[in-house]
Amino acid sequence: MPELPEVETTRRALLPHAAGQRIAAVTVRTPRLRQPIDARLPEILRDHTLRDIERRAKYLLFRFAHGTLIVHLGMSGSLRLVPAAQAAVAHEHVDLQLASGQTLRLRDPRRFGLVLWHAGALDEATHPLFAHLGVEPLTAQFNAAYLRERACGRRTAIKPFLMDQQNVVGVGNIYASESLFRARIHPNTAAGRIRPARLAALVDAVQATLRDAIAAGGSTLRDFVSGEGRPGYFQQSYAVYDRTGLPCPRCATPIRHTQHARRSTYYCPHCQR
DNA sequence: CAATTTACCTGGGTGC
DNA sequence: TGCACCCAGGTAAATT
Repeated sequence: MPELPEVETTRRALLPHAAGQRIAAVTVRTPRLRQPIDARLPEILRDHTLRDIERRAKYLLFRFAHGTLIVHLGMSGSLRLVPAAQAAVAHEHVDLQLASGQTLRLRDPRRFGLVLWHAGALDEATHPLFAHLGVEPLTAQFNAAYLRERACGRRTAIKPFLMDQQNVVGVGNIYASESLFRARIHPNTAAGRIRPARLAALVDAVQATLRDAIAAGGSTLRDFVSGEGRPGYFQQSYAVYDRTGLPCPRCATPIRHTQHARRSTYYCPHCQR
């Protein structure tokens, strides 16, 4: 599920309940995710205090004095706070039991997620997971000049280009389609052939799309700590994503579906050129 | 090199 | 009902 807005919403939802908490116990029911979870994780974390939760790209960074727990939600992962007594159900692979009596619980049916302990200081410039990542989209580093430089000479369609985490992080399959709709750019357009003014519009569109999605997630933060129901980000609606044949919200032309690198792409053939 | 495909995993939906 | 297939919001490895 999680692209940048969902990961950021998760971070903000968990932070006030989890930061400053001592880890009372760790349970790993399924160590086999994208990489095997370190069997020593319970001993590594027990009685240590979670100091902060940060985000880089789609990774959550759980900061401890003696290292960082790197968590990625993959395609189907979610993190919730549940009462410690609540029994785990299928696909709930990891628990961090907090001193408060709440448990931070990872659910991930497809198991493309990642839970990786990194002892000591985490140097993002050299760590293999982070070293090649592009800029954060909601910072000043993501601007028209940067995008122009990255796109220069590239014949890749702009849609997979936007999803390439080496260019800009956090934009996945849904928000790539949504951002291009907002910028009125056809998803097939070769990245290197888009005029500077339109790349500038794309920067604005990506930022507005992600900001709106974070705001929408923020309105349902309660769902992350209720122990019941679904995380808030399931409730969002989209302009073009998964709307094949439905009217474009701007011009009512039927939305079309295509593919890039085997991933679904949605666009308005009238608004997006 | 850049660009595209494959593999990792499970569940839900569809069509026969 | 059962089964084969396709699809799903990510990433890294393999291949062209």
